[in-house]
Amino acid sequence: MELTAGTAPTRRRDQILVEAARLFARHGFHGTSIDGIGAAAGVSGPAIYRHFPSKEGLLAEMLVGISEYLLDGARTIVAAHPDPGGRLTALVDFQVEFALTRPELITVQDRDLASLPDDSRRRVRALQRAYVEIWEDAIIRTGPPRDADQVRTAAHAAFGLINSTPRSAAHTSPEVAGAVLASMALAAVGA
Amino acid sequence: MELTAGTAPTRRRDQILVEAARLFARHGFHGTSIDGIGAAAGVSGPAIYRHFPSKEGLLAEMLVGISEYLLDGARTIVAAHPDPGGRLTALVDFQVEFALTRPELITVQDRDLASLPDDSRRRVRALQRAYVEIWEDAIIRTGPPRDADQVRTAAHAAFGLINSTPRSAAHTSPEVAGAVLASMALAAVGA
DNA sequence: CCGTCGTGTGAACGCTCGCTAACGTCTCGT
DNA sequence: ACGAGACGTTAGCGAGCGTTCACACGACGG
Repeated sequence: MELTAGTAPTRRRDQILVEAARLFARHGFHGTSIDGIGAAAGVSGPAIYRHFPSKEGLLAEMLVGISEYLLDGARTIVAAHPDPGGRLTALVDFQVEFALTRPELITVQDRDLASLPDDSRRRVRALQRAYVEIWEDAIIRTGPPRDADQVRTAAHAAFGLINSTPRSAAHTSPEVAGAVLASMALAAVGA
Repeated sequence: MELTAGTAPTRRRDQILVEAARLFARHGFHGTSIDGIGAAAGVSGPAIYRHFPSKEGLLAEMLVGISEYLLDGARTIVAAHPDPGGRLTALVDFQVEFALTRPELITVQDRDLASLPDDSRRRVRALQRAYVEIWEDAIIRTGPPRDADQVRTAAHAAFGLINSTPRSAAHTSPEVAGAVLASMALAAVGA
């Protein structure tokens, strides 16, 4: 699962995806125009339709790609870390790394999900649910016993904490921010 | 600072604000039409312009109102709690209460800030900055010494954690969610 | 009783947007 | 050498949007 793939013939395509993510994060899906995306990617307007079937299709590919990347990463971590403590730490580090590296994708994912067509939205939700379940399982195996609602709330709270990056890390070094977020997240889910 | 005021002559106005918040939270500012807001509020389309100067003006009043409400609440807490521990706990409880009570406002505030006209956006940002500074000050006075960047990141992370409510608390009782979020937030900022 | 004001209406204007159409050009495999 | 296909362009369409306009109607102070 390569999120930044780039063999020669797909360079323009990837560029469009990157610029679209930046613009969606800044202005929202409905606040971004096809012409704007094209201009940012160095082509003009309708050239986008040579690479994507529609504006919604572009968003769909972006969000499905993110969800698959995250779920894949989480599954790899589960396989590599049988011990609960190490697994949870690795999950936290993985999410922190992603949030610090691609903050625009974090923003778009939880802001413009509702703009997806029904089938893509269901697909993304299913992937997200699987991802959350891995977290919930890791949280249950660590720390004090809690009921399902508490664990669910804790998992989402941890995501919210880590994903606060786009609002705060603009002027902070990634190393400092990453260390702070990781230790805060672990302290929070251990409470 | 009354967020849900409602003397007789302003009832329609408040209803419009409430419905607009719901729709903005669901579809985003640019994804919501004036006609849609009117329909949700029981009037049709252009009647909105009897109460607000423009769609942007409506959003501005909403976001400025939220920021003022929060800052006012935080200042009251500061005055009432000179001791660092009690103050931080009260700030956390206040934010948790707000996030659980009005999740749509949380969503709109950090999603559609960029859609504000320049002057309102500056005003909201100034109010938010003052609010964050109160949190930073309370965090500094509690727990281990940290530098400015760490405290800034910690404050935003705490907001992200608490404000995760709109994504998780839909099917959980407010009491359970509130308790979990408050204890997680305190554990996180103490890390 | 009446003029004014607050609040509503439907019609229309002007603009922007997503998308399609028609056409040009460069790259290649045969 | 040349036809095909990938990729780009500009022009234009139809729809939806925010906003304004002209008008209607009930409440109410003089």
